[in-house]
Amino acid sequence: MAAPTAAACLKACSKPLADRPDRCATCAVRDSAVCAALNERELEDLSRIGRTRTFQRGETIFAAGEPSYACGTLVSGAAKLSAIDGDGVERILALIHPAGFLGQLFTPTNSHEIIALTESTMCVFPRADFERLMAAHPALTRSILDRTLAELDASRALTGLIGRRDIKARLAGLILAFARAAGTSPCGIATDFELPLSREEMASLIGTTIETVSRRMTELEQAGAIERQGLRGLAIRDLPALERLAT
Amino acid sequence: MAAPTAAACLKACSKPLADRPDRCATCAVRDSAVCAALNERELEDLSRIGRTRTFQRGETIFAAGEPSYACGTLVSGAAKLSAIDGDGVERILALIHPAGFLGQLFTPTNSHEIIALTESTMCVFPRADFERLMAAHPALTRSILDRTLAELDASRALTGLIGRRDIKARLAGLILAFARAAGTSPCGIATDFELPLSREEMASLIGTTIETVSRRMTELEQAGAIERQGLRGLAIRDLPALERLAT
DNA sequence: CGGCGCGTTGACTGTAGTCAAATAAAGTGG
DNA sequence: CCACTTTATTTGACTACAGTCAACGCGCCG
Repeated sequence: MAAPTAAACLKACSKPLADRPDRCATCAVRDSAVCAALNERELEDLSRIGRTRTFQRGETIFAAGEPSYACGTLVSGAAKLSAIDGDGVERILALIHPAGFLGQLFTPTNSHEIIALTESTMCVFPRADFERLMAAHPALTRSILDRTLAELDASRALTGLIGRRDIKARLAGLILAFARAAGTSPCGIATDFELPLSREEMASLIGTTIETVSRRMTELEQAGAIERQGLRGLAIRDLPALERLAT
Repeated sequence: MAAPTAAACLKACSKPLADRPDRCATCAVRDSAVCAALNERELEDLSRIGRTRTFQRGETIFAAGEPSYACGTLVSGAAKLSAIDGDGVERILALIHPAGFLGQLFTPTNSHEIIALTESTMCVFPRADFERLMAAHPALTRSILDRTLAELDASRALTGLIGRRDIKARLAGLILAFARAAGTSPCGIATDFELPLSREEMASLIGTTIETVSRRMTELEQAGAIERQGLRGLAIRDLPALERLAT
């Protein structure tokens, strides 16, 4: 019986939202996550079943094949959603940023691995309770729909990115996407930030090898578009050039 | 004023569903499209605002940038969803099969081109009316959510496909996807079918060139996995081999 | 018949993959 | 705190694969 065990584990390593004096008031993604569109009463219902939990970098949040007993919002940090193919090779299919929704609704098991890329906090709900709440509150269903549409958009943007023929363009596009995600304001773009992925993960995401990522990165640096700062640090030195290369 | 014109055009070239004696009873996608989960009354409300329309192969169903005034279900045929980049190069982001939902909800304009790949029929709704109906009938919202989740799944499957490093694997996977889509039963796979895409479109979808598609196709044929029959016809001769190559 | 669109094939070039080694960074145990 | 191991990243040399340019074949339509 994996599900009860997992549920028990969730209880053991998380804190109920309802215990926090501020509930959702100070939540970082209060205005952008699925709960943003809810009214007072709906939010109250949701917070009653919610718990918060932190995950360490590299920790598996949901495993593929495992019964899907929980879901929730990523509050801080970042996660990757990936499939492991027959040979044990990881293939990253999506990145999840704060306010993103984790977990699969309406299916008995999870079909992908979801793994924390950095230390992350998540607002977790038992899936059955969450689905009941969706049935009771149309606004919640609508919120989930909006979020799913956003994910679909992101997924298609990724399709566009990795469909490019030369790896340099894919890599430039990926770096721009990271810079956008690292930016504080919705439309702002960060110029100095940490890459959320290792070289291997970047390679898996854009469909190439570690070595090629490394080489093209060196080229981008020599062209003056970017500057590497340590292993994970990156600074954008010439944004227009980088955007041109991403075409 | 594009929207009223477009709406007028829709009226001019389509037939109201309500005029058909059978309404939705004989619809080919009655059990799988967004309307499948609706009860009698909801279906009645929906059919009152629906019209059917056919599109010729190559015809644009929705254009990118155009106001989004309509949406609906693809009843028969097939369509491609693509983005046109700065240089006018088409990049196919998704394929849409019967029962798929076309059009963007909740946004003022369409962000992608949707073009018929074969002669297709669509069940069209004015978007504003459709959204009103969604607000009134939670079951419809839930249906759209299910459909969107399915599209997200398909999009991620495509991401996995085109992320493969060698083009032969991508092509084999694409052919398998076509064979599955052409199969009559949900889990059945067709062995003889017509490719819905031209070489150029296949190349755009998997991120390569016409010539490479052609060459790898020749290799797959020489390996005995497939057999080309005319320009678009294809027969799968050795399914296990094809599946192995797709890994 | 001749042009046109689509697909295939050939020759060549350039880019990415593979194998291997060097280097840098991070963690481990004394 | 330092020497040592382990892991991540970069670089090099070589090979293989994909892209480019060009020619050819085929079916279709004027």
